[in-house]
Amino acid sequence: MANSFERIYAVVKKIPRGTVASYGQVALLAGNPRWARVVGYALHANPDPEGIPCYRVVTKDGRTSPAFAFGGADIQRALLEADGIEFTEDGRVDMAKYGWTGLG
DNA sequence: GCTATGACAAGAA
DNA sequence: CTTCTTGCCATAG
Repeated sequence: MANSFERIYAVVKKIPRGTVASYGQVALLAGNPRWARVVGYALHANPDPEGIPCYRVVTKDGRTSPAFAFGGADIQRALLEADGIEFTEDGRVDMAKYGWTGLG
């Protein structure tokens, strides 16, 4: 059983609608702040795309991943906007407003 | 068990 | 700002 993945998935699934979390954030909430890469790997596997909103996970800059292959890089933005998240002219998300602290 | 790879993050030039 | 380098951990072959 993939303990790491299970934990990461659990965290990603807990991300509330209208908020986004960075890989490092998810990794930290998952239990290890060094899982940033593992988080990406876990999301890449994405065994349950319906329960795991991987599109709510962005880089530390609040930008979408450059290799987001969840149907298209533009898809992620559309999904986030659908959650009520705004994008800056730089194509980034305001982590100060939409950044999930994990507290709730 | 080791090597290679990666949807990251932080630092340096 | 772009590009390169290092650090970290787990998965796949």
